[in-house]
Amino acid sequence: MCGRFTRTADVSTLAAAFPGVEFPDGTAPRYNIAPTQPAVVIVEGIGPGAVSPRAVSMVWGLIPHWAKDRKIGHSLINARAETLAEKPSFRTPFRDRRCLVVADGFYEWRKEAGRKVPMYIRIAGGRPFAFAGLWDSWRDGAEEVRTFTIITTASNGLVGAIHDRMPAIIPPDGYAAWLDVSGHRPESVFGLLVPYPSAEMEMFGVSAEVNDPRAEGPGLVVPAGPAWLIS
DNA sequence: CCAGACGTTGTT
DNA sequence: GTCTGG
DNA sequence: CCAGACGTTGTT
DNA sequence: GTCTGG
Repeated sequence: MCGRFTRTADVSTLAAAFPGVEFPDGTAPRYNIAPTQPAVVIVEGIGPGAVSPRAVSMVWGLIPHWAKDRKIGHSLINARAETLAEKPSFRTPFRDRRCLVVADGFYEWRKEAGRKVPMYIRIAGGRPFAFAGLWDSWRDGAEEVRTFTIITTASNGLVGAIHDRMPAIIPPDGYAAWLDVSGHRPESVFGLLVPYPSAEMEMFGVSAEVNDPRAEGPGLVVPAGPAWLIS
């Protein structure tokens, strides 16, 4: 699955990785994005006078627009690709509210003799990439809360060494199709929700500091354990 | 018709 | 054990 | 995902 | 909002 990730690239690096997308200035690097926290996502056509596509901030943990309270968001940090089309919480977002979640790595915890060791997984070289995401808007009185979830799929060979699920990563040539919801035909993008190739990724152990959701900073992604090279 | 649920992961 | 907060 | 809390009454 | 269960 995916319960913690990073987005460390600065605005100019992001602009190069996502041509045509404008990123707000002062987007500080994040080394430990946890559920309930805001993150940068790319959507098309939100808000008055929207230039599409655009980067906006949303809170991780999808709260469906019909939810009575925000608690459900805690459970909806991930959505299984296999069942998206049927689940009431995800069906409509999959059709009408898809997004790209901007990231450059994610953490998975490897179980080792009762212990949990955090591993950091990224695209080799560290370029920014995008998780497949869904979003919704929830109203808390006068306040509009935009939230998102990260879609998961089967693991590839690399991540599969520690866990059977991984976030779905959309390759750059799929960005436009994923964001284009104008056809309201999600079947046409379902094929993008496949395991990203192991050969293009790398994974290594990091400090257990990252266990604490309050931890932050570049030290979190320094290799501190075995590099895993499995494909 | 109304009431109530609506989700994922991991572990046992 | 289970829920909330980050 | 992990960390941390998990409760009531009354008084200041 | 939309679906399932009663």
